[in-house]
Amino acid sequence: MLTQKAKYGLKALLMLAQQEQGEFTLVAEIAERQKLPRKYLELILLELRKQGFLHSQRGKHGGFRLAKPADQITFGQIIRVLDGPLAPFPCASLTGYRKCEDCTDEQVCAVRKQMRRVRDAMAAILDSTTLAEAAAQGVAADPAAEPALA
Amino acid sequence: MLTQKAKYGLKALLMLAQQEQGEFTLVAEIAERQKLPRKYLELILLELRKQGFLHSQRGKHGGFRLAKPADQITFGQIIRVLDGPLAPFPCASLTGYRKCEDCTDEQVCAVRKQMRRVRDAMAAILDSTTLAEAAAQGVAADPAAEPALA
DNA sequence: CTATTCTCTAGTAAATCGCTAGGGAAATAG
DNA sequence: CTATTTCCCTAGCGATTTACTAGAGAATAG
Repeated sequence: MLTQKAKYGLKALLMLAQQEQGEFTLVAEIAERQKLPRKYLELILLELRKQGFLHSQRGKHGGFRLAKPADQITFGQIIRVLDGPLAPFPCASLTGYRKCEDCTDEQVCAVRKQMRRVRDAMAAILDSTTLAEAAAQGVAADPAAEPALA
Repeated sequence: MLTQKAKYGLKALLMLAQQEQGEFTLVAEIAERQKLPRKYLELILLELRKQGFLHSQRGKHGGFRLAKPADQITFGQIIRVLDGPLAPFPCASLTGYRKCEDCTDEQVCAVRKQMRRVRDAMAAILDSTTLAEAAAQGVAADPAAEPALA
């Protein structure tokens, strides 16, 4: 399960991906339009800026904008920055590998093997989905195409 | 990220899947062989029993065994019991759906759309992988086939 | 200089995780 | 019947993480 943090970050970036190239958007405006807690969002955007996804400017006419084209930022990158590795377990992670305390033979561990498969499937989607694509799809969606869940 | 609980549960069940049909195994033995904390494992097995995955017997010659054939128990079922829904966000879940507080239009939410794809990919793997398969693969694995991660 | 807006550090309440403790109840052995 | 084994069940608890809020500081525009 991802955290609110990652969700907020993704939502904010998607919104910025739909702005005019080079235009700055205020944190306050993002927070309001997306209904996100303003101060918390600030922290998140700061983090994304430090990781090179956002460019910011202070003072009047300041705000945030993407630091690179929306088709060069993937969901996977963002989630890893905000929530850490994608893999269900550390022992199945490429980017955040850590051995299990209790594992006697990792090469044979059936749990790890399956979790690697899951990780790979997640990564295949998340590392290939860019902000640009997602923004386009999200907006162009036909409401009737997807029935409500239960 | 899954919890230790789910990992412990999966490991224990996989071990039981490799026992003779109908034979009982002690919690203490599972804990020792898999290097898991005994008391915590008890809780987990209890939960799995209540959900119909395990059968147990008390007293001498007691212990736990699978309540159904190993090819009828999937990773997905187990993880849902121990850790809850698979989906990255509640709004993308089939089994544990909950609306996002901040979502204005769910039908258009690009984040949700992508998370549904991720959920579906995870479910496709986890709901089709049985204990029987995983146990067979885990044991038959060729150590040289999978290089160490970093 | 002043208003604006991001920047940064702290703090914090609540929830969750990953256990441990300990006694109770059922089954079996003798 | 008694003792032993083993699961059953409830409680609790320390550490960590989550999801924020507060508030002062620094840059920028006008």
